Amino acid sequence: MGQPRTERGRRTRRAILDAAAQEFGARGFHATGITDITRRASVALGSFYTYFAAKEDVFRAVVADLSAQVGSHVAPRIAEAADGLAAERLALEGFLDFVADNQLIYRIIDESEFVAPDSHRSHYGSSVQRILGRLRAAADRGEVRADVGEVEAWAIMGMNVFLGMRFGVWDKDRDSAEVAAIANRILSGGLR
Amino acid sequence: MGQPRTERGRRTRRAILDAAAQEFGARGFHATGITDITRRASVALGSFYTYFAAKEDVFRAVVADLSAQVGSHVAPRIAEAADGLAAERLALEGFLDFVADNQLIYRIIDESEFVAPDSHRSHYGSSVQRILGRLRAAADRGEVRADVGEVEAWAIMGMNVFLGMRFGVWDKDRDSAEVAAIANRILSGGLR
Amino acid sequence: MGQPRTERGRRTRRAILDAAAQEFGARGFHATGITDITRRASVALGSFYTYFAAKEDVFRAVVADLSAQVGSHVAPRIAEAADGLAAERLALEGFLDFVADNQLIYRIIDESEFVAPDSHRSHYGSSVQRILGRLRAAADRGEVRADVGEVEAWAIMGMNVFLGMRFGVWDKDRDSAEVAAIANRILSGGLR
Amino acid sequence: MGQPRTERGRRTRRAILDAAAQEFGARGFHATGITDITRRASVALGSFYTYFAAKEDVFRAVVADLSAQVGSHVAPRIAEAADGLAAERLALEGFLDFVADNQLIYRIIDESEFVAPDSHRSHYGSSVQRILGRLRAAADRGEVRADVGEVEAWAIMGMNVFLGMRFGVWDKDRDSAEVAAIANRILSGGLR
DNA sequence: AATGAATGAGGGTTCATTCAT
DNA sequence: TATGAATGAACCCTCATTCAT
Repeated sequence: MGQPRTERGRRTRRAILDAAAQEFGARGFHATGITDITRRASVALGSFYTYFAAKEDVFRAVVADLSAQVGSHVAPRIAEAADGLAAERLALEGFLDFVADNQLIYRIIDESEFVAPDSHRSHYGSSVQRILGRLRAAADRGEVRADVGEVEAWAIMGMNVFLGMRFGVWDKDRDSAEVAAIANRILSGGLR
Repeated sequence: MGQPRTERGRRTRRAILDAAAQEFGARGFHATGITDITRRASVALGSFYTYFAAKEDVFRAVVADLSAQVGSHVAPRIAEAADGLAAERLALEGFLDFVADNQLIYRIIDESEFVAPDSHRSHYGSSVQRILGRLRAAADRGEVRADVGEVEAWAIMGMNVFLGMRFGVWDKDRDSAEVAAIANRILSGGLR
Repeated sequence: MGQPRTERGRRTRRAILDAAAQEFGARGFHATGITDITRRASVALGSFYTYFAAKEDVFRAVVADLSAQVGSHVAPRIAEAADGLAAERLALEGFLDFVADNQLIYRIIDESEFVAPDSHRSHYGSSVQRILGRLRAAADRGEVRADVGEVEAWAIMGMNVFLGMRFGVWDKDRDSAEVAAIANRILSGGLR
Repeated sequence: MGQPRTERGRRTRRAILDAAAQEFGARGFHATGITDITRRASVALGSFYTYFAAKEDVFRAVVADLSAQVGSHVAPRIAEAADGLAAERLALEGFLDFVADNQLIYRIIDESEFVAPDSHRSHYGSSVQRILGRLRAAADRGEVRADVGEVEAWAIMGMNVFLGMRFGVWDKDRDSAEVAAIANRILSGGLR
């Protein structure tokens, strides 16, 4: 089920996926009906089930899609960082920008906690792994304390997510670079 | 509407509210039916609507209740703190304990983002205000940087919430005091 | 059940009956709840059942009340009539005035066809009997054809009711005396 | 919304509409459940909402249907009339026959006053227009008084409807031609 | 006689999913 | 592959009526 064999099928599946992301972002999972999705995608209701076995399935696919997008939006910025702390600052800045540009859509990841907990864990789990990897590399280079671990990684992630919610979604009354700089001051002093 | 005029009414309302908290915590808002609530509360279906105008209404009432409970669980602990940083450590520790003891129930506050956004904002908004108040008092006493502000408060809140999710709900593989101590190390260095 | 023994009870019953008439007239039978009635009557919900066994019961009582009111509104006017045809003119005129003054309330009698068909039949049945009685008396006096009968009586009643609906309820764009005069012209020529 | 795109859909919609007319006629609007309608139509409950947005919607559609049926039942009879007065006689006779053959169903139009007042007005409004048109044509031909107008048209309509109720629905104890003839005598004398 | 809490059958509507074409 | 009609379990909420005080 699902992987299209023809080019036409590929396009249809993509249209449904994109439409689903828009609708879930705008109304949330429960308020979105399959017909909302197919209408926006300009396909017939029945076509939905050619590509997805259930409503939760598209949701999961959308979450995976988004999760990857966040990652690939942030990754190149980190690459330019001078050191580990700068990397965290740029990561947060990139994240704030992404969230601000995808406000509605970003809610999807949060909602997944209640719709598809496995997707939610997997998204945040792998995010934390990336942060942890960076922290340990920085520790190896002597830029931060040697004993940084999972707790620090989760703390950073929580900071980032809530700053994204407050300054990216609720009210964009502060510049993302400024917010990231302030948050980074905490880490500079706190992780060394 | 709904304020009981007799003692009996007061008891019934309370029974419904408690049952609702249990059910929402266990199944989530959407999967919980009014009948699940009234069955657990041992009252007739119709009695629900004597006290609440709609399913969303109990949900809001439950969130407000919980929000107050978290606050009053944490407050006395903070009172014993030697200084501002210790206060944050004890706050986090208290929060982690509360979350661990009310695992299922705590999800309700997060779900409110999608069910009753106003409740969600009001809960986190007032939490942040409390943190900010403590930080400023600490700044006045010279315990932390003079320019601490909203960004720091949101960062702390995010840390706490995610640490609560990870170490209070997902897996209680670490002692709350230990987690709180590690997190506090970040603030000790980071806020001074 | 129902007949109050005390003066206080008599007043309560009356308050409920009047409130019911208002509410049924404004919202119709089905859209009116017992609580709407008791609220308007300023009595407790339970008191309703002290005086009426069921919702349909008050409805019937209200219809009977109204039916009597229409009759006693029209009767004195007829008494002044010079002859049988003038009597019908005055009856229609009085009816149009009554309907115009009690627009909403009058609908109740029509709705009774679907709520309490027996009340409906009894109301229109007795109206027709009165008309028929007048016609026969007029026939005896040689004012109208000798063979007037039930068909004529029903025809007159239908005229009256529809003229009341159109010129009393829908739109009061014509004077009741004028409408009655025009209608009476039909009878003058038609019944002789 | 609801217009079927296939032949099968057209048949289903029709089946629901017919079943609704039967049920509404037999039990009235409020006592009829959607399931009564779909059961009689032999379709699934959900199919109802494929074609009608709400219970009131079918009701309106049924009224419109019936309104048209009455008209097309009466129209051909009128065509054969020798003059204006004969036309009214034949119209009434045709109407009485239709009502007698569709007793239960005809109540639907009356009930519409309380369920869908707009449908009610539109039905009786257009009936009156037809009567008025005929009267004026007759006046032009010198068959009736030159100044016949709306009041006369409403009076005729009221006569017809109540005679239909009494001699078509309540009790068919008189021949429709006979009743129509008696009523027509009133008009013959009354309108000239 | 009056009060208001308690009851639960019933009703309209939604919507994910299936199926025939 | 695509289409859209068909299905029916599920759910929220209303409200007439009963009952304990």
